[in-house]
Amino acid sequence: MSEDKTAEIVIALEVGDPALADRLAALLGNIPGLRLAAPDEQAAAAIIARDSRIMPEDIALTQRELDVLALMAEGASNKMIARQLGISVHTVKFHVGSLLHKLDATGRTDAVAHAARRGVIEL
Amino acid sequence: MSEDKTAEIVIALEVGDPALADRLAALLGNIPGLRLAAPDEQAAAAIIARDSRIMPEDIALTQRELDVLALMAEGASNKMIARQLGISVHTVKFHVGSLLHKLDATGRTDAVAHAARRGVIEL
DNA sequence: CGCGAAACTGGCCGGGTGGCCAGGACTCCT
DNA sequence: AGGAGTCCTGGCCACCCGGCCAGTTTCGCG
Repeated sequence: MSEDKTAEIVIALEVGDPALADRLAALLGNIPGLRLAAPDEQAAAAIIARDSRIMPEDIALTQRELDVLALMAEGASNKMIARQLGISVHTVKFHVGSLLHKLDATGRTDAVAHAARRGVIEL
Repeated sequence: MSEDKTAEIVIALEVGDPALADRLAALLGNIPGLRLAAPDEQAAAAIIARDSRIMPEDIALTQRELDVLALMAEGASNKMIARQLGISVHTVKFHVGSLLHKLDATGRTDAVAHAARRGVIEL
């Protein structure tokens, strides 16, 4: 991957709203060092509209649940999570239970998948 | 939500690569009519990196393993996977075992997380 | 035609998981 | 003071999971 420092940064414009797209195109169209991508061109980055994003509010998870969730995503067992967090396995299972309910998941794997899909955690 | 046509367009910068983020920030930092969003500010659009990297070659997974992996990512149990695929639970466990080994995972949750990270599956 | 890879199946078993019950401690808000 | 919410802990138990052993068939390749 050769990174030519002098090359233009190519940016794709993926905005559905024509008005916003036009304004952005006008603003970004003549900036030295930056170029808008051609229809099929591979871009270094893309501009996407934000308003189309769905994510009402991060599901109400407590801090402790987030801690447990993060470790679950690492594939840690309840025992490992307990050790890591300095709490008992029972407490971990309690939090996992809460997580399963709040994320509407059937198991820890499903919980991690749901959380990742909703952007609650980053894989 | 009043749409003031004369207002600045607020853009969030969500680029992992620090070098690219810096260059973009420098380029976009002083353009009239455009402003980069503050950390918690709601933006009209976002710039995201178009990761062309990563994904050397999909780890050699057989078709059946991919089938099992996909269902695992849905949170399905071995029993459910077996029913879905019309095979025995033992066979599912056999494939899961292969998956764990190939993905270097310690459990099914870890396997799904690894697979998602490597782009083998889409969450 | 052998030979390996892939797919499939079975039994067995230790340990992990999730659901249920119960309790106590703390902080914040009405 | 009385909740409500969060966090923590214990026991019990059915079930699931993953690893071990073993076997079968089918397929393509040399």
